[in-house]
Amino acid sequence: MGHHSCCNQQKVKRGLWSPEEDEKLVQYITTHGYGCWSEVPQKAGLQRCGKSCRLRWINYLRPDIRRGRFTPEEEKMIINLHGAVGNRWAHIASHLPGRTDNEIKNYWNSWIKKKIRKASSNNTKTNLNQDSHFTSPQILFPYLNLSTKSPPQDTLLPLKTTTFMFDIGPTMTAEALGLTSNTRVDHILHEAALLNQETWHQQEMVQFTPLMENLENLMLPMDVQNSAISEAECLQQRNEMNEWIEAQNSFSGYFLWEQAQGNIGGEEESSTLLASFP
DNA sequence: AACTGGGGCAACCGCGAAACC
DNA sequence: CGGTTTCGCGGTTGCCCCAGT
Repeated sequence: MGHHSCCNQQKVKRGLWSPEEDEKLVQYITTHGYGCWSEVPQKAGLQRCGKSCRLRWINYLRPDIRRGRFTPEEEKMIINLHGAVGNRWAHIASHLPGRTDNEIKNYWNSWIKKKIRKASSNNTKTNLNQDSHFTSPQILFPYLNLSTKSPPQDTLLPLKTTTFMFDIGPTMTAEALGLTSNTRVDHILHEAALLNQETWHQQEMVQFTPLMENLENLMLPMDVQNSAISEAECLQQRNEMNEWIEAQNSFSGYFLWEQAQGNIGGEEESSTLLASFP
């Protein structure tokens, strides 16, 4: 049989959950927990597939879920993280306690739609700097051009931070990095993503730059060992990777900004733009 | 009152990864 | 190991509501 067959039994119910079903699931999970989702429906007395139960619990019933509109801070966090990592909803959600990937994904999709609609309805192209969500292309342009090697003047999220976030995982403590604070790295990154760009640059020198340097030093021997190359080669590769990521990030941010302004819209334009991008 | 089109959102589907045996 | 099952993610669908007609 096909191995994705959890939902093809006759009796399995689908669609929206009734309050009674919710009650059964909550009752079961709170007393027994969930070991194996595929066993949950039977044990809880539900005509659902395990996958559906899991989804319902994760996205709606679990006790630590957070409801209601996104706060401005959360919104900013989402925008910044999305600018840095793209559609990695689960990752973005992991930085927003109580929010689910689904919720963030839905929010983002309707948010984009709204932005684009709004932009195409007023084609005046005035008040370009009104929208603080996006970095202006005037600032991003020189940085878009890979021939300029100068550090970014303005970013949505410090790019090296983003890179390392995935390399080391969130559980490493700042203490392990030689910082006195006991804060976890992901908390520091959380703070970093909330800062506006001006504040970031103020903070950067005192707090984040040392952190990043420590991370680099910490990662280097591991990288060298893992890939069996020289330290110089490793540094070279790392620089290239950072450069590529910076370019990617600024491009997507720029593209989004242009799109929101209504300057570009259709698929043709985007593919043309992409093609012209090194 | 009936229709309809769009928005918001919950849920589904397929796939790749991870876990299990 | 290899085969099978389960999990988790991200794209997508489809349902419900509501405003406009």
